[in-house]
Amino acid sequence: MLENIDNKEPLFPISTAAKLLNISVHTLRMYEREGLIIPFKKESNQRLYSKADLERIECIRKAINESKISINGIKTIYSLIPCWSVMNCSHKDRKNCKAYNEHTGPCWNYEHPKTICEKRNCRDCDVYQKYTQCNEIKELIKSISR
Amino acid sequence: MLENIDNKEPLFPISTAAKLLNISVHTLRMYEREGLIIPFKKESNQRLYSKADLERIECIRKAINESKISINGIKTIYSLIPCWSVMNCSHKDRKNCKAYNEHTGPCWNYEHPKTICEKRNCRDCDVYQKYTQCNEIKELIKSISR
DNA sequence: AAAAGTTGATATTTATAAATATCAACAATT
DNA sequence: AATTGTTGATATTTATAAATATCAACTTTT
Repeated sequence: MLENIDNKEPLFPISTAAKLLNISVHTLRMYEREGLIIPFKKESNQRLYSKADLERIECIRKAINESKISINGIKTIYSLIPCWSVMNCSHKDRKNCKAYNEHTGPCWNYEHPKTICEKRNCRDCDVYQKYTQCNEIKELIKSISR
Repeated sequence: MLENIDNKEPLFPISTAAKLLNISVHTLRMYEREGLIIPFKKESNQRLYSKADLERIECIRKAINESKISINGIKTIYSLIPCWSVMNCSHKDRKNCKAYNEHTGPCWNYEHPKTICEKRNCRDCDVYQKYTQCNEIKELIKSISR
């Protein structure tokens, strides 16, 4: 039933997502406020979560509850993702980009004026979608290093 | 007085270090147990801290108390330091190296049999000495990326 | 040789991050 | 039109990480 649905389709309202994950609605909103997740939003501003979102959240929960990494720790780890390399953005973009130049949170928590990311939706970006776990981030760093 | 002493010379016993940092002796030993710091040890097993050690510890304290990154978070961040690039170790070394292949703690917390690091003292290594802060680590990742 | 400091190990305290609850205003569903 | 669910904001609870304390055995200092 849940097997053959599109991973990326935003289907579940917040209460369903909370039930499936066995956490409270408030916790989901907190993760969002901290910038760990970016749920889809309807025109009415209501959230919808995809299967991929749920998997992402499970992964974040493991980091917090099993690996004992604080939310600020996770944000800092995300800030180390070499997004510039994933997007292959220009030297000029990098100069303008807070994500490139700071290290307090993930790139998707910054505004991106005057960069290749300006009009893109971070929810649909590889940087957000593909590097949720620490091993994925480390493999990325390996792959871009000489 | 403290200005013109060698940064790297291990001079201060643990009680002096604790006083200078305004923390308890126990906390210093805890940071060591967690693998965040590697103090110098005398033949009698007693610890000595250098000025550089004190600066490193201050930096770790800021991460914990101001940036609210948990100790496990810091360990995970350190595990992302591309040590293989700093040491320029061989393909074979990398295959044998837990530091390269895992991501729970800094490279200096692993054994290094059959690698270039085998007989080196991690306390004296660039990886340990030069990449204490998050911005330093991010700059390193930038510098090795294409 | 006595005093002061260190060792590791275990137990306890405290500070606070993470999670939950409550609320009135608004949206969606039947 | 009534019920159910959502929104953000603020306040509260709880779980636990970080820090401290205690201990006997061992070193160093004077």
